[in-house]
Amino acid sequence: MNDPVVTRFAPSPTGFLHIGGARTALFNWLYARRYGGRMLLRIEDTDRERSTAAAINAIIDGLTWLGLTWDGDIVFQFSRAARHREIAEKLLAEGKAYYCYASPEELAAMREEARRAGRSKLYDGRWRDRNPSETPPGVRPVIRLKAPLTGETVIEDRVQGRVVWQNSDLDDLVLLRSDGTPTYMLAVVVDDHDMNVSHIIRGDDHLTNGARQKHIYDALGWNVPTMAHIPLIHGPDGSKLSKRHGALGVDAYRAMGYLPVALRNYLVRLGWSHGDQEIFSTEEMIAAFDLPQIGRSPARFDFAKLESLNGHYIRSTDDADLVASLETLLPHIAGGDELTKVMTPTLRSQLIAAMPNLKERAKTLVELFENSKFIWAKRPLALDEKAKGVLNGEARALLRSIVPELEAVSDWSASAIEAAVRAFAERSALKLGAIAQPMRAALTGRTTSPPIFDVLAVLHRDESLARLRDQAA
RNA sequence: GCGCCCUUCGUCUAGCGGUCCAGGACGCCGCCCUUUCACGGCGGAAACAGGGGUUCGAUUCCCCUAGGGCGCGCCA
Repeated sequence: MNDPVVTRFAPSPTGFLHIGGARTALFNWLYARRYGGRMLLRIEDTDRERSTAAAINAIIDGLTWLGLTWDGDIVFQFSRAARHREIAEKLLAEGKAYYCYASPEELAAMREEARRAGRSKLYDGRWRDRNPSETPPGVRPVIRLKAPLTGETVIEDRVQGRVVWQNSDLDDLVLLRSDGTPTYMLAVVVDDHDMNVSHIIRGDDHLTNGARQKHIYDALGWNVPTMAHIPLIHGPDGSKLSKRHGALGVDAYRAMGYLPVALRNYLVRLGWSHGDQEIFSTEEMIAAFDLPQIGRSPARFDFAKLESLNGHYIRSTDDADLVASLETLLPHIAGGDELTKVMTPTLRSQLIAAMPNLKERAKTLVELFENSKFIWAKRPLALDEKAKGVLNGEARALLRSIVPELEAVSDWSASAIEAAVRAFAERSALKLGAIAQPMRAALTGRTTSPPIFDVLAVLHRDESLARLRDQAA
């Protein structure tokens, strides 16, 4: 009675695993786990021009990092081309599909004409019932489905509700290209059927495709899987998610220092909710996840909230585990290898000992890494090029506007700066840290406030660093 | 252009006809804690797109308008 739940994640390997794809995978994964089913992974690589091995690796790597494991072997769609072709020919033999000899120019003209006439049906079905004797010589035809001409096509979508199309608005889609390879439309239907997929959970950019795919299911006499078209993720301004916004590969999120658990938590709350709950352990997520609670409106991507969640998980992660995560991340972040090079068991335990203090002020692992430098950085610290650079020109003026005593400083040596700052602190009865903070902010433009020893590092005060290091260790 | 979908605080959302002068979270502002930053605690500003219906009663149901998104390939 209850068929086993089988979901699938079916990305095309033409780029990295972006954030929207990651969420689709997460929903499929959660749904399968929730109902004791399986999530399959199918790589839709029928576009030979654009599919790359690098993209396949990025997808696998991304899913693995996020902890979204799939069941069974990966299915490569291209390898099933013979089966797809077989189905197309079966449809042809049954009179449910036909050869179409229309040329690209003809098709373009047809589209233009349809648009002008305000019709949404772009292909007019001109070869649908033509006599085979009329076939032009030397033209390799495509195979098109004979879609229903009248009536309506209905999809009972688990997220979108009942969606209805007039068949007069839908045209005869291509099943098999003139070179004999299957189109996406044919391939998905055949594969989902053959893989016993019970629930198709995908982005709602596929909603219209769903209607046309239903035509194929119907022609074949196959049951249509349950569909759930989830809204897309938009950029902060409501437009399509662009690279600038966060449409990055999940590897970029890893490099920015986000924890998989935080990204999962952030993603699951984008479009889905469970009352007022914000924080979900993986187990809670699985137990609570279901389709009816998915909203229908698109969500905007918000880095601030992701960061907040990430900070939460960093704080609640065990110290040793946190250091382990940091070490794993090292190869992926700029300058990470410096720490890798000097890592020893002693340093590792020093880092672990410092975590209770450090993790409270880091939103990302990268910040954690930066803020841990005082423990392991080579001494005496040299002002690096970047620090030297920011201390020039404008920055000096800025700093002088904060600390008037700096007016008297001409050589900008660390000791001179320190003396000036101390004098200012004394005169104004301000705490040293209260001064150092805005100074540092002025120097780096960073909005998040680093601890005082970070400022001191910039100012090259080696002995304080050593003391702080000892305190931490 | 045609088709389909969407519209609650800045953002993610709760709300499934009366419990809502609308709740939570992030962000923002203020206070407390604190020899810095952060964490934590307390408090605050902040939304039902507009217009018609239906109903005793609409944030919740229907229609229209406006705005946004997606689709319309021998791409997936």
